[in-house]
Amino acid sequence: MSKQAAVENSKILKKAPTKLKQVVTDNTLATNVMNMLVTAIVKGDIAPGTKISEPELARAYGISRGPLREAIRRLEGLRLVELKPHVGARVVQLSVKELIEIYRVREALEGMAARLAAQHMSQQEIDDLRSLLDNHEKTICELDGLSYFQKEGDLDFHYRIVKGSKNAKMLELLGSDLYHLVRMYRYQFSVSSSRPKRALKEHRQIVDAIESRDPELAEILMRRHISAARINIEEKLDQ
Amino acid sequence: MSKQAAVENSKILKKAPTKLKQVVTDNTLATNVMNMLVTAIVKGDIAPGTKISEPELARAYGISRGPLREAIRRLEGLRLVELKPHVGARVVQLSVKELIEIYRVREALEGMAARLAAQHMSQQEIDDLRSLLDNHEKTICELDGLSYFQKEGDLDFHYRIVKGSKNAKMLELLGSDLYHLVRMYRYQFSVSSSRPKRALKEHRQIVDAIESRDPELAEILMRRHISAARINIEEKLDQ
DNA sequence: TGATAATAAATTGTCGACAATAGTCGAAAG
DNA sequence: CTTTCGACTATTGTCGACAATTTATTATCA
Repeated sequence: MSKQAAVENSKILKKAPTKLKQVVTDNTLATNVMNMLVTAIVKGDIAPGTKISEPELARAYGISRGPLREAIRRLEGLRLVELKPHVGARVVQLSVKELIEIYRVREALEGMAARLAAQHMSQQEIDDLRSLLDNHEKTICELDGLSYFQKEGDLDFHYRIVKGSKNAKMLELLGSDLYHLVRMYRYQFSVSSSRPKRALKEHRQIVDAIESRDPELAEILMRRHISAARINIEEKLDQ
Repeated sequence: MSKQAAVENSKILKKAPTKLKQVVTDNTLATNVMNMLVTAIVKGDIAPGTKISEPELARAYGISRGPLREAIRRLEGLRLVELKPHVGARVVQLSVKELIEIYRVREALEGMAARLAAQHMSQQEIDDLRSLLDNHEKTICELDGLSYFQKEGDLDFHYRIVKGSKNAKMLELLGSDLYHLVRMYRYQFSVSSSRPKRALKEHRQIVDAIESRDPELAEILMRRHISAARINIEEKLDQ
């Protein structure tokens, strides 16, 4: 039986998985399959709550269970799956409560990030940030609304601030732990931040504070910005 | 060759590893060995920077490389080892710079935790917290100084606040990502917080703010407390 | 018919062996 | 004597098979 034939109908994946050998992104099977699983989970190709069957996924990707299990253990570290001994892995299913918890964490962490960014961000980075926001504005006008903006653009803005803090630990925590979950949630509920123009304005204010090298203000504005988003979610999904 | 004989001289571990079958803590080998490795790394039984040889550790613990590799992948998630493909795992070696980064993160995160604790902590939890601090005070008087307090007691206090925030995500990030590293650092440099009485006083102030249900103040005090610790480190190890 | 217990099937956990890569040592050339 | 190339060794990466445990199915009994 050829590898080709092995990659067939899977009940876990909604789309056929990319053939692994073709993906020249990296070197080790476990890493590659992990990256593919991250994308699949975040985009919802593997539905939240799905039980991950090792034999099935191994067949689907055409690899053995060894590397697959290692990949799953790393997904656990990213909080994308939950592992029960002798039972198996399950894709996390975010509740509104958990999402709000994440926003509290973001409020604290990114507030600090904005503070540090006001101290450490280079002028070049600030300029790039401004042009990013200009692009956002165009996109908003063109689509007359809300589509693209929050999907990736919004997180892109936040990611750059965190990067600008020059605090590697913070980038680590937000980039590889929280943002995946936020993205996942957005795909899951196809969330419309509903206030793109308002958000854009707040983004500009934050950049202004950073450029003025005003750490205090930058932190306050960022916290307010994320807090508003949280409240927006709380109201919309009232729980 | 018996299992007994297999557990022999290891160049990685400074102490002989506990025999794995005896440890009735859990059910799966990978989990058990992971927990043992966490302890070994945090306490310095495996020195920072040490290369982790899979064959050697597998022999030392008397298990095969499969579960061991899974354990290592999870240690990577805890940021206790760094993994290079086709080369292997290495125990992290904290620099002062990284430690200070961690303290910035703690300042943000635990500040928020204190804020939330002021809202959500039960009176019972607050009372327990007070008696914990009373114990700390006794210990400080007895030892007339600094030994026990900062080793575990200090983190215990902070851990309870985070728990009191009732924010699971925050507990996750601090408990399983950052506190291990903080502990590791303390063992590594046998850090003496040098100001145990002062720290105790600050702890009491924080509890007061929480009991007064004053989130704003609780956050400010906690941030100041951690910030002071950071500055203390910066001065002592000037970098 | 419904609940419970025994049995069967499937999945996870573990192992040892082989393949692929990296690091090491030594020999040959400059 | 130093440097470079090549073979060798050791370690990591991957695989398939077996053992242990859970889950599903079936049979039995009230």
